[in-house]
Amino acid sequence: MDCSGAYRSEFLARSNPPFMSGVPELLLLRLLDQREMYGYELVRSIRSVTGEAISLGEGVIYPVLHSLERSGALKSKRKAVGGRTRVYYSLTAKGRKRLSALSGEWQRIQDGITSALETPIHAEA
Amino acid sequence: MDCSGAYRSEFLARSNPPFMSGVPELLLLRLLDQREMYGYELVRSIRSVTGEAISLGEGVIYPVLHSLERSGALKSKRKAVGGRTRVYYSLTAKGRKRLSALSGEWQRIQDGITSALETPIHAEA
DNA sequence: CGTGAATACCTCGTCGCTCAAGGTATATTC
DNA sequence: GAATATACCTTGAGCGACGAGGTATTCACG
Repeated sequence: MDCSGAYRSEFLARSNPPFMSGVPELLLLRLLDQREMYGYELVRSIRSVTGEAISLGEGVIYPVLHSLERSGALKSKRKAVGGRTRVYYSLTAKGRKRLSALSGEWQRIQDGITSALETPIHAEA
Repeated sequence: MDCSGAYRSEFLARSNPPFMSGVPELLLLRLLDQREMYGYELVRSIRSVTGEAISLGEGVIYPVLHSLERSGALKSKRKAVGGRTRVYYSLTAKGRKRLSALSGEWQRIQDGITSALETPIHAEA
């Protein structure tokens, strides 16, 4: 493997942008809670359900999918569709529990930040 | 350094919890945009302004403070208060710019997630 | 007076996780 | 037959949040 890019990002590879940790897992679980989907489909779906705000590459999606399956949150099923093979994922009970825990966590953080950001300017408590 | 704990966290040290990336930096900048504060004060302040939702240890705060100062977003000033020394931090112009960029970024992500989480159950587009 | 808690600063090492870059293979379109 | 889209995959780098631990001073309490 080469990865000798360096022409693209001006200085650093910026491998962990702010506010992204946990997000791929949450979105994947959320989408798969609605219906079963395959990896490539999820990549495009995430862009659209977030109103183009969040875009996750295949290099993020596939590893997370695999780790989620290993942990028992997801189960997969191979389907041949017109000569191509798709791997469809769906939630298990464990996955639904994980989704509920994660979205609670998200809500908590989100409320906390919102509250902090809303503090009246120059509140000299 | 020892760090031989292991009795505390059941299995793993859980060193990067979900949804936390970028959060310390954002909160620090936001608080210091209101008034100058010192590290120890910021630790407690974060707990209170987030309604106890977010709690950041000194092991998080101090390194971020230092890196923010190194990058020119913060400037510091030592003050002796009753025999103890406090290091007060305040925002620079660069820091205000960084805060504005970061909170825009937060808004974007937040809107994206909210939109994804709100998608009607079983929306068979 | 001594002991513990609170105040106030700090550093180090671990570890998970996101990301870009690259890779393979088939189907479709022109 | 060449390019594009579909569909899967892995690797390596790098960032940064975290807990544990460390130092020193002041204050409350008995």
